[in-house]
Amino acid sequence: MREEEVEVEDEPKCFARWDWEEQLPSPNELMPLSQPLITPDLALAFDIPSSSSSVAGPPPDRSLLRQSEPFELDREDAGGGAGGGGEEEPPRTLKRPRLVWTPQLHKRFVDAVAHLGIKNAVPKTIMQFMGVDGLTRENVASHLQKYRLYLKRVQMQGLSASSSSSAPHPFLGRTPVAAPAEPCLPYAPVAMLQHHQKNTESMQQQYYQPAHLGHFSSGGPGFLSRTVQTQPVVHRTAGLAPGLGFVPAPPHSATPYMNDSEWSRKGEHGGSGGGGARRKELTLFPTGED
DNA sequence: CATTTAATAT
DNA sequence: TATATTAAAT
Repeated sequence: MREEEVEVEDEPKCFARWDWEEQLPSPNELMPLSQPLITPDLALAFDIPSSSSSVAGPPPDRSLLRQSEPFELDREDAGGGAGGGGEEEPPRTLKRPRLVWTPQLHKRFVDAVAHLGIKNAVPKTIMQFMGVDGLTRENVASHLQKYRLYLKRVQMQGLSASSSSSAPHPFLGRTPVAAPAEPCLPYAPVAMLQHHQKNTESMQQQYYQPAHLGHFSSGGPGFLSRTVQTQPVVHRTAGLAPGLGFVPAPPHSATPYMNDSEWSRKGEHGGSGGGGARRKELTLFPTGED
């Protein structure tokens, strides 16, 4: 009897539940993905490195992580996925395919961070809050690291020249802190307020690699647009974090999601032209607007 | 043990 | 490039 690792229900029952419908792509927006032939784990099973046998790892129960998950993870088949062979229960002892942080998934992440507050915005909590099946703590940790670097960079920019005139960053150059996102949390409601620079950021596009970049050695790019595969419906009453007991209370006044820019910009290069005009990765995903 | 961070690997 | 993995420090 494995109990879910989420055991924070006795805690503040005042977490917010934001509108998933906001981000969940409409059924009609989803592109016709043709991928789920076999479970990603299974595909991975054939791609395992001969040595490095880690057959003693703790089985990450990805199956019961979330039941009413409005989200379904998409993995890229790292290997050619020969196919054939037993397929049933995916061996969780093997490495899984890389997680593709689709905008929808990322939005969940950002929302989670924004709503949890700095204090609770740690990998495990975020992972639980997101309630995405298959998401691991490491997935979140890795993404969180990158996300923090992004924020840091943006903050530095805002710090550089801000003040009044050319304030490139509306939220950074100010003290927005729209409102106590956490009217609850008796003990630490100010968690976010202190570092109110940890939310309301966002970024879009530049996620999954378009075909032209295809750097997958084996097989080649054949699955570049299967990007978003979220359940078209059923978000309502999804009850994101069943274990956490987050109840409705979306004061998400602070989660504007502006098109700031990509957050994974390398350094600045070539200033000659003047400018900014960075290449915009094609926005394959149906997130044209939201 | 979990988190953070840097470095490194894929 | 994006993400994963690891090591070391906390």
